[in-house]
Amino acid sequence: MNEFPYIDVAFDIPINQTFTYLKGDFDAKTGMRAKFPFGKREISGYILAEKAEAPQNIDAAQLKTIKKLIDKTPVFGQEEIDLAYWLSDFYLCSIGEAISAMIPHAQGRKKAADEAEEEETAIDVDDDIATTRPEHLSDEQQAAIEVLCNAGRGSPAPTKRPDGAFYLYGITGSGKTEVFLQAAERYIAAGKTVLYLVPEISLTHQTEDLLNKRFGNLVATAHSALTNAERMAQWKKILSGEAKIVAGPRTAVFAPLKNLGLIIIDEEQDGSYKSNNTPRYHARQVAMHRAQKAGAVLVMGSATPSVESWKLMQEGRIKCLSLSKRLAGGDTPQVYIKNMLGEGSPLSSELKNEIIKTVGQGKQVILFLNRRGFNYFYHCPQCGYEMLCKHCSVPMTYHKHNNGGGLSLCHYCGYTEQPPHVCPQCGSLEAGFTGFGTEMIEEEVKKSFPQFRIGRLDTDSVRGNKKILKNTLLAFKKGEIDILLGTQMVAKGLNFPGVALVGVISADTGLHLPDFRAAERTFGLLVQVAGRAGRFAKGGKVIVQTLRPSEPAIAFACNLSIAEYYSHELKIREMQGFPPYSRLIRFVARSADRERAKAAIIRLGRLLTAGISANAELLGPAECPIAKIAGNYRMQIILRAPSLAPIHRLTKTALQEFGKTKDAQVYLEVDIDPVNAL
DNA sequence: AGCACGCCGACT
DNA sequence: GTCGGCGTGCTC
Repeated sequence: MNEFPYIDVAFDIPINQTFTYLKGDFDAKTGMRAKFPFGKREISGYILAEKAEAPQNIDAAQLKTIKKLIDKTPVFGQEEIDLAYWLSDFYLCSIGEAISAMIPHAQGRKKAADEAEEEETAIDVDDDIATTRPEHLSDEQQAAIEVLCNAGRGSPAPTKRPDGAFYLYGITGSGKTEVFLQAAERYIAAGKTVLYLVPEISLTHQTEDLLNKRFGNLVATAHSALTNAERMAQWKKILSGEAKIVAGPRTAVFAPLKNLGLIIIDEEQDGSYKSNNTPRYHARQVAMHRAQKAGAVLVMGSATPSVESWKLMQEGRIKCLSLSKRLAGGDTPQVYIKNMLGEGSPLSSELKNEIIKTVGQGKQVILFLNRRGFNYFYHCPQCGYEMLCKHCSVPMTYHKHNNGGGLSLCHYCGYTEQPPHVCPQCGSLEAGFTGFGTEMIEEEVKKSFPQFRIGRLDTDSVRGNKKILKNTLLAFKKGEIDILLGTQMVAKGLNFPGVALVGVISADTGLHLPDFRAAERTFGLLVQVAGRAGRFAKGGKVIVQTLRPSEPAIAFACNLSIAEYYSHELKIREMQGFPPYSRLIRFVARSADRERAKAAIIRLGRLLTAGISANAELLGPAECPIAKIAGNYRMQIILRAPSLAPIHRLTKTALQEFGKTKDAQVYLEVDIDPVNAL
């Protein structure tokens, strides 16, 4: 007879509880997945525990038995289960949703044929990474490696280790990757394992190839092009201890590595580390938790850290390791700011002249639009005035009103007002709601330069056919395109040697988003553009067009005044009470029925208000900046407090109460530490 | 999340 | 008279 005939099972459903089943004749173990009869259906579940006795509160006769085992051996252990419970508690999802997000899914959808082809033909544009181990390291690199490799030594297995977190801060080309790789090598040599997190798009084959070359069969990778079966194969390789280093995007943070010694987070500020569906975890947060549990060293790296991390560095809570030298040489490009006030065309004559000159010399041009301006904002083309909410200091956006007229709306607090007909600052009649996109710019460029060959790359032009991306970049590399126009994704092309001019069409478009992180993102992007542009031939130029040349995010980025920008931005955040000076929890009620969404968010708002503590506050309810997505109307509330604990507790109790009478046609999203509020 | 049960409107 | 809407409740 089995000593433990009962098992606790979690399902990927939004109910935060486990269910007890009987093993029956199956050799079921904790950590296996299996099929179970559940109500009138049959679903797969995760075995989280084996029990000697049935729970008291349920009639033993009602217990059902496993239908069929999925795994022959366990695919997760107690460490993964503990992490799932932590994830469930912190991000307020069910235990089943948590464990399900961590472990590769059982049934794999087949890999599409065209997808496979894309994979083969990944574009080799990133020469950032040396594939061979360099002979010499700079003193700074060497010092950084020493610090990283000695941080863990000699300290007893601790629960909290303030000396365990580091930031490798250095410009592009300063050799961060090499520091990561050599530190990883030494951890592995010492019998430890390494987790190497990279942003979603950057895990190209180059990164993978590089790691394979350096670490051979010790490496397991997990990028989005893998099928579930392939993913599970990698997972098992990690579980067995065969893989000593795991590289991958945010999901890789759950890799079941034992003996974790080092966690690397490359491009720490990247938004893809935050999940956009339940559980809405941040890989950086999970990594910190894992590092602390395992007594591992955590090192993040970037040329443009997140504002949060910068503050932690200043406070000494993360130790900064700085790489200040550009190894391969190369010039810092000349960056010119072009004030666009009063300019009729989106292309200034300065930029046009420079384009003609550059192409005339047989060189190439990249025109960069930092974001699709899908939001209409109130703005004055004469003086540059922009209307901000008097309560939140975020841009007011256009909002169509029922009776035909338009209103200015703040998406943080819901404040509305009648938009002025003339500019409140200079009295110009030109003021109003405007916004513009890539298509319009393309028209303009084509009209201005009919004699040049023009390529365009953005999410719209590439959607559904990634071959276009590859072909366009390849054509550009071969010199078959003179001017490449695009959004973020052309940033990669900045390394092409033929490029001698980069034009940023409108540096301030991203700033108009009703999001307190808008400036930070714009800054990071511009620094990246200016920084990378410096790698092309001598005499490279960058022209940054803007309506707000004195906007700190733009001015500081163009001067590469990094520290100055962060101290400025931190002051603003402190004044406005936004992170890192506060923590946020965001709630979104979405429904096909607008009134239902509204009713739900109002009811939730009342529950939250009822239990709110003195230093916490509730922003909203208000319509989300993107008021309707895929037919669902969206209403939001943001909870804000100096620290997370009180609002986290409040959220838990309010959600419990909220769940008692739930409208099934409204879905409630809960987002701890949201990174965007759209 | 599914899925069934159950109670009110407009239809062959 | 039935078919089918969706509000409510449960799933070991």
